[in-house]
Order: sequence, then structure tokens, then C-alpha cells
Amino acid sequence: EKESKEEIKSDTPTSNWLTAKSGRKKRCPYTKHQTLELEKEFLFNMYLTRERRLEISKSVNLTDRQVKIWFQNRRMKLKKMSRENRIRELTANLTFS
Amino acid sequence: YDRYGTVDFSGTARRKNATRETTSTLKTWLYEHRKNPYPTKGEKIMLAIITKMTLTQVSTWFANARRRLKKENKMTWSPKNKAGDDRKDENPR
DNA sequence: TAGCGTCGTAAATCATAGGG
DNA sequence: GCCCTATGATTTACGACGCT
Repeated sequence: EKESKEEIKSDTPTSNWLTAKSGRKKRCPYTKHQTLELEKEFLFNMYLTRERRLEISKSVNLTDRQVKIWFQNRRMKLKKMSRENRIRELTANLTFS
Repeated sequence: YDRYGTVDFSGTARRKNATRETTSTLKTWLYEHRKNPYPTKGEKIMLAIITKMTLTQVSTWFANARRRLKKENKMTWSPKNKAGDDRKDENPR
């Protein structure tokens, strides 16, 4: 599976993230590689230490803040999926004959 | 692909569009609250029950509706603070 | 205070129902 | 059936608040 041109500069790499006025950063979909790496790490631990977070952000070329937020969002997603599965099971047992 | 559990196995819920009744109910609520189209959690639960949708689906419906209305320049409410949001009065969390 | 947590949301993007 | 685009869901990025 060719990942075409991965890791293209995330518009604002190191240059700034706060320097140029403070517009909200436009949403930038992560590459398959970045998502896969983050997902693997999440499987290992849902919570990151500051050190680990720094390593990860460097390896996937995202800012420390992006990685922090990615994990926060990922935990919310996991919670939502758990909730749905719980209800699904409950409903199934009720409906199944 | 296959965002929903299984790839078509008779009975595996693939996304369905809301029914006319459901859309009508939600649009009515939206219009009646056009000055503040942000249902509280309690209101969402009520809407979810009468439309037979999940709480998440109701939230998503409103998020999409507000954004699409805004895109058409039909925003009838105040921009809400910055981004993200603002507190929801009644039992915030 | 610093700093990371959750919750709710905006905005952009994705996937595909469903109607022509 | 084959496009389309309207619609529901998911993915990034924050603001507001919580707790330590």
C-alpha cells in the first residue's frame, strides 16, 4: 500500500502556531501513517507521560499539543464506542429470541 | 469502509436518513429556538425519545443543522463565544 | 499557577443513502 | 443501473470548566 506523499508539511510546522495572529487552526486530516502510529501508542497506553508525548510528536511530525489533543479525542471516542456497545448488547438480549 | 459493524449482514444497521416525522420534529424545535438553537442535555434526551434517535444522533443532527444553516447565511442566533462553545446554563455537566 | 483531564461544540471532511 | 448531492457520522482543534 503506497502512502503517496506522506508527512507533507503540516502547513505550519515549526514556524509558528501562535505567532501569526490567533485564528483557529484549520483542521488538517492526519496521514494514515500518523494515525496508525498514534493508534498503536494508544493501544499501549491511553494516557501519555509528558516525555512519551514528546517522543511521539517528534516521530509523527505533529506538535506536542496536537498529540495531546489527539489522545483526548481518542479517549472520548473510546468512551462513546463503549457506551454504544453496552446499549447494543442490552438491546440484543432483549430482542433476541 | 464498513464504518458500521459488519458488511451487510441482513440486519446490520447501515446508516439511514431520518424519517420525515423526525426531521419535522427537530426542525420545529430548531425554529422555535432559533435565538438559541442549543438544546440542553435534558432537551436532547427528550427529543431523542420522541424521535427514537440516540442522544448522539440528536447532537449530531443539531451540529450539522446549525453549521449548514450558518453556511447559507441563515444564522439566527448570536455567534456563541469564540469557538468550541460556552456554558449551557442548566446543569452544565 | 501550571497542566492535563473531560465535555460539548465548530468546522472540515468522509461515506453513502436515495433520488434523478 | 449510474451518477449526484443532501445528509448523517467522524475527525481535528478549542474554549470552558474540573481537579490536583
